[in-house]
Amino acid sequence: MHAMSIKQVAEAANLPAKTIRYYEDIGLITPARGDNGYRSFGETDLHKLRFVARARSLGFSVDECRTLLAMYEDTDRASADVKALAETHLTRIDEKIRELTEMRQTLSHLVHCCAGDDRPGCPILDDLAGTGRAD
Amino acid sequence: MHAMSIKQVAEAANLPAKTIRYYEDIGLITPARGDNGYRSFGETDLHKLRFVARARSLGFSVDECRTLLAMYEDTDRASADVKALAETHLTRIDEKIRELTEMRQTLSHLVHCCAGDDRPGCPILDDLAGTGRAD
DNA sequence: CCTTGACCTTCCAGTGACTGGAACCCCTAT
DNA sequence: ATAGGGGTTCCAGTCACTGGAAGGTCAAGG
Repeated sequence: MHAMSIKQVAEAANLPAKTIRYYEDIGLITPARGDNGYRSFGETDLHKLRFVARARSLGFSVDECRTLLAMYEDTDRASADVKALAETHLTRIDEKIRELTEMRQTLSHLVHCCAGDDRPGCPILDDLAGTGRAD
Repeated sequence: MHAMSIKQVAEAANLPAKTIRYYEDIGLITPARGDNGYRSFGETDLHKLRFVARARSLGFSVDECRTLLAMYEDTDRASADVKALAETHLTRIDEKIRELTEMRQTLSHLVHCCAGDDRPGCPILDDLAGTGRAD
């Protein structure tokens, strides 16, 4: 009941099989092998994969996932360490949002200024070329 | 006055020299060469590089920059084409912002819930492990 | 028994947009 | 002659996969 093929665990963890093989390659998980050389995943493997999938979906890098997994396994570590990692990541996210919002601002202004008809004059290109008026 | 070395044009366009060589590699620009084999950049090259740098800073892919440059060069194209490209990109940016904001939301909630002291219990890890309460 | 098809395996190459480094050439000034 | 500060090429690495080729394994059907 708890020995899964890669396809089964992929479905259960909602990750592509390719990605799971990759995670083994880089040492995130170490599934057992059957007599035929096939990978055989247990509950612990599935648990880890789900953990990583969730952390990845929150934007943590694979390396940070490794650290988070290690922290999860080490029941003695201080919650402050986890919090610090998460806060660093939060700062990074904020920075990205800031950058994107700035891009969005500029670009949406330009799009607004562009007639979008069949004539050639285009304030978007003018801005990129540095010949645009601030308007 | 208008034949620049790679270092000079790099400074003028505010791009690393390495990046400029890369842009030549992929055919974005084709600077002339001097007798010694050194690249020799003219005003047009500088102009293009600045154009690309600006477009990149707005988040367009290098391939889109290629298209934008071609559109800029083609004085007959309709501004609607440019606008369409920009609008597609704008949608992409919005989508990214949405994703990041969602991550931010979840993560900041978790960080808030975490004591961040020297004790081991940590709602962040609990959430990743799927054992966390919704709280 | 043989084949078909769905699985599984490994390994290699490519993605995007650079970035770092090695090994080597060129030119000027001391 | 040598030191330095340019320049050149090419190769490898980043990140997190993803696609594909070549081939092994297994259960079911004819």
